[in-house]
Amino acid sequence: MKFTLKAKDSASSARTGVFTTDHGEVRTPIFMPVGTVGSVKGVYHRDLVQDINAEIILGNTYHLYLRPGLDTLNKAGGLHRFESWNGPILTDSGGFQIFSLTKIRKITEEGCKFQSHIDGSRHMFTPENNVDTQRMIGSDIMMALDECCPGDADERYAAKSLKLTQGWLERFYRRFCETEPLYGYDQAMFPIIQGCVYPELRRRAVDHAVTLTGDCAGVGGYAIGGLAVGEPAEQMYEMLEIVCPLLPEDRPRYLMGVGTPANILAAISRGVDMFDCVMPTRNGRNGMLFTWNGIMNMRNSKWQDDFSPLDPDGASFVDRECCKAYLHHLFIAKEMFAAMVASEHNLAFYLDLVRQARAHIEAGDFSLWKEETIRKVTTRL
RNA sequence: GUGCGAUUAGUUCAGUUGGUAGAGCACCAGAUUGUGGUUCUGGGUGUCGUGGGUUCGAGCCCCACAUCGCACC
Repeated sequence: MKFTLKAKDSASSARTGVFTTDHGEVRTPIFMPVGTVGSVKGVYHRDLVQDINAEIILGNTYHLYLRPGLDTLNKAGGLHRFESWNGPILTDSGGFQIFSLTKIRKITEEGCKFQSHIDGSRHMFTPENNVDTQRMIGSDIMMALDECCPGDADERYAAKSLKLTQGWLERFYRRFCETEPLYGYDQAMFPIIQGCVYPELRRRAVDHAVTLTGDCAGVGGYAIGGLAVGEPAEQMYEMLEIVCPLLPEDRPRYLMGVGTPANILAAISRGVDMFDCVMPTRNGRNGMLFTWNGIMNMRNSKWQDDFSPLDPDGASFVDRECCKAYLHHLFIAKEMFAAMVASEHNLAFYLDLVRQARAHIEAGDFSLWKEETIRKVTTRL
């Protein structure tokens, strides 16, 4: 994987670039739709490509490992062929899922034991078998196995957690270097910077990861994890201001799991290049729409008789073909089509947002545009 | 026609020895950040079928009427 820096904003740390994988190019800053179990819920690949303009999507190691399982994925020839997506795929390692949705888990230095949320069966992820698993899935970018520390953890716990993550990173990296891709195309890995909301821990985490992996061409970029997990947004921005300047300039930076449109613009201005978040799809499925004019809850009865288009300034065909009253009706009637329309719209909006951010960084007026846009998109309609 | 039962929130139903009403769902809002098609939080929206009576006080007791259901002529 190769990253080329293209333009830098003079008034902020925002930048544009492009990275290349064997499945295609990705322009940064970019938003990556989440396709946990091998599908971006409710959206055809055709629409992802032609309407939403997605350039890379996510899959999740935890979910895919449990179902359909490695055997099936391997027989299929990897996740790309299995789900018929020819663009780049990034897989999360599953560390976050073990933190967020498995209550029954035991984390040790060796790895993480957990029970399946599907059938209660017992499993263990180690850094080594996690590399093997992501090789089997065949993603273009694999994420290191980490422990996601809660946003309200005290410094002692956060330090202990970081030490564990660092040990896992060393082993993950070693295994990554020792093994080869299985399906004939290149795979990169991203270390994950943890350290909770503690500046010194964050600095230590960057130093450790960059010292360990900085010379390796296979390390495609660096991720910032453990943010947007309960701490105030301002604290998240502070951490970005500490971490980003310490990361190598010639590698993309990925802020995991973030976030709202405002979060994304704020992070871009602090030097972040990649984002993923369930918000446009999950919240979309539940009636929340992000538009250029603000945020709407389509379940609200105020839309009952509003026949104006969803988002007159929107990038998707649904923004013009579908009116607010109709989408409101679909949600109230619990039609699955409601979730599809909302997901299509929200993802198109997110991709449009980063596309416009790129254009304004390159035009040199990003900061002004960002302030104006944050004000617009955070309005409650 | 006769007998029995029912009638309380949008709906299905609770409601103690008589002290001006509650629950689920629905509805109305809010939350959701490396996805369990969710989950969580808050909100009661009522002429207790109608009209009388007893009582300090009636959703509850008495009478009449209305409507619905069941059974029997």
